Amino acid sequence: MDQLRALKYFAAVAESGSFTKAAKQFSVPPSSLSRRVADLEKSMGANLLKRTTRSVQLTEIGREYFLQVQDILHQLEQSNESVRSYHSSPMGQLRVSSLVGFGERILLPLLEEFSMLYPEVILDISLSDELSKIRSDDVDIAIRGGYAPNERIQAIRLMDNEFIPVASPAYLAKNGTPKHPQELLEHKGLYYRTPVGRQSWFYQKDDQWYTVEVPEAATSNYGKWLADKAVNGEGIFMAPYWALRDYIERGELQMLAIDPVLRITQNSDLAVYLLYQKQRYLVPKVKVAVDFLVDKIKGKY
Amino acid sequence: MDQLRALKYFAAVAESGSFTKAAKQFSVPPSSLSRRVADLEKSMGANLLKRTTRSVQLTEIGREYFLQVQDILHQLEQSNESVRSYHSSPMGQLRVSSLVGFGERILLPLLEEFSMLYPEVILDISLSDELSKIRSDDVDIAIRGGYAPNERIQAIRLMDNEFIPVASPAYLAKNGTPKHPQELLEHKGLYYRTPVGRQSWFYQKDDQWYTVEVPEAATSNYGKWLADKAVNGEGIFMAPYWALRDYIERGELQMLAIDPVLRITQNSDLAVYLLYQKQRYLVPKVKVAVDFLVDKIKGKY
DNA sequence: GTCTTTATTGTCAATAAGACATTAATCTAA
DNA sequence: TTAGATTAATGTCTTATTGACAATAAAGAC
Repeated sequence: MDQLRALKYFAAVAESGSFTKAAKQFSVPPSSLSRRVADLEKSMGANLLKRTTRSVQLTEIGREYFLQVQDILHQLEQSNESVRSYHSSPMGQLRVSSLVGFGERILLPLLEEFSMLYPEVILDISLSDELSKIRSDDVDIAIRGGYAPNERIQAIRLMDNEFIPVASPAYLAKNGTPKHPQELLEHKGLYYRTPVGRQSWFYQKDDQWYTVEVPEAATSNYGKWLADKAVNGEGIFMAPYWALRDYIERGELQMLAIDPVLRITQNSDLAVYLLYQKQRYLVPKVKVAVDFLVDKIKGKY
Repeated sequence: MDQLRALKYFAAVAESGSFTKAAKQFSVPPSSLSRRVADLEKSMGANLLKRTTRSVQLTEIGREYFLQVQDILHQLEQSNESVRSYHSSPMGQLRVSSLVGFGERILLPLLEEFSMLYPEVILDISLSDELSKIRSDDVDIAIRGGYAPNERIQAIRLMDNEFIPVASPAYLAKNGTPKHPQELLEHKGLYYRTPVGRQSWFYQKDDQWYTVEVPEAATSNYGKWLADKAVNGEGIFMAPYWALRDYIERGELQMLAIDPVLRITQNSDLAVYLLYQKQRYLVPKVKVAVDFLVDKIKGKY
């Protein structure tokens, strides 16, 4: 018995809920699927599908098996693609997902350059701050502010992601320069909104975390707008250094030396990570993109 | 082409480094393997093996593919076993790995009971404090003092694993009852040795961790011996509550109220976990054992 | 340099999968 | 309620793939 074929048939039937529909995907008669799936069930000694002549449903064990088989087929498909594309030059669609701010300021300009180098790689970029995990059919490369530890995912630390407080010189001249978190209560805050809500500001003292409820001047998930407001003297803004560097160098914003240090999370190790599936590193388009991005970003910010 | 068969052949050749040896495993002539592997390479458009008439070696891409294929075949085999054994009653070999102390005091007595209930399950127990990760061919159930987060592993928290300091009443009468970690410097310590070295004692004050260098009376990786020494009045001993409960109830040892609290790690959430591979929970022998152990242990200590 | 081991290739038989027609069951609609 | 349509299963024949066995070629050992 060609077990792999049987598994593909089974998975297709389970997915579509119909032998006829599944058969069309393979351009074979439904009877072929019927036989192969029956063979499979016989060799397993368990019914995977509940069939009536009109419909097909998974049994309990069938559902469990289907989930596992689906995953296995996926992995195999990816491994095969790696090998098949091994000798070819970088080409095809490359799906990249990135944090919005990072994408705007750093990634997209770099990818222009990348496209010149590898014109046959078609880029498909999605910017989002959502914590979408990179799954098989999701993206090839993801840039995130953290990483889920998973043995199949490779995470490369690209740069620090420490948030620093800034304000415009004019704002500080008018309202004074705060040196302690408590003084911030007299100021205005420009808040960043993440997918999980407004980002609070914290500081730590004597092993105890405190929230600083700075009166809100504005809240947005669009960093540039907040930065512009900060430049405009509308309040104090907290963002990663890499997002603020240009403003600071131009003198439009200046960093505040607040002690104890202000943070936006109680987790200390904030960083930007580049993530990819280990097994896809041998696919040329993935390899050149990972190498390119790491080379251009790591240690440069 | 029966790709799965080809993959199994390829994996066997890669593993044994020989078509002839691999062929024996399948009881088919070497020519069969040669053809299937050649088919595979052709369909992939890449050479997986470097062959001479005398030896076989993996190519770079072949090695990568082999590692992935090996893993995939392993997963598939496990899924199949789950389905195959779905309808059967619990039977066969069950490999259990446990922390030594926990195994001696809690697990083994319970497993006696388990064996009465399920006589057809053959137990294979290994006691070790090593952090051996549960891998596919390793064990069915593992009991550890922590868990590696991994999506394929299910971890059930069985009980607290807080270490508490104890000593015998006679010892305390003679040497005094310490109330602060610093006082311990005048006492004797019975140290537990883990696979990564002697376990140190810590305490925390003002967000700062301090090590307490209690003069060493003895060190061992065998908890019972240390407990006996403690009963014998030879020093202060730190061990998990569940390991000391009997001694304490018999009045042979008593708990020390030391403030700040003594710990054996700077990580606060110490617990004993039962680990198993999610996909193996449907195998009856695994399911009944997990359910049995969780039922008998969780919340009882 | 000969012998042995090992991978490959050729040919034929056995086996398994697919094509196609037919049957049985169930849902839909008149 | 009944006729029609859809869908899964089965029987039979054809085609393709795999394995068996013998022969060949190449590389290392003595």
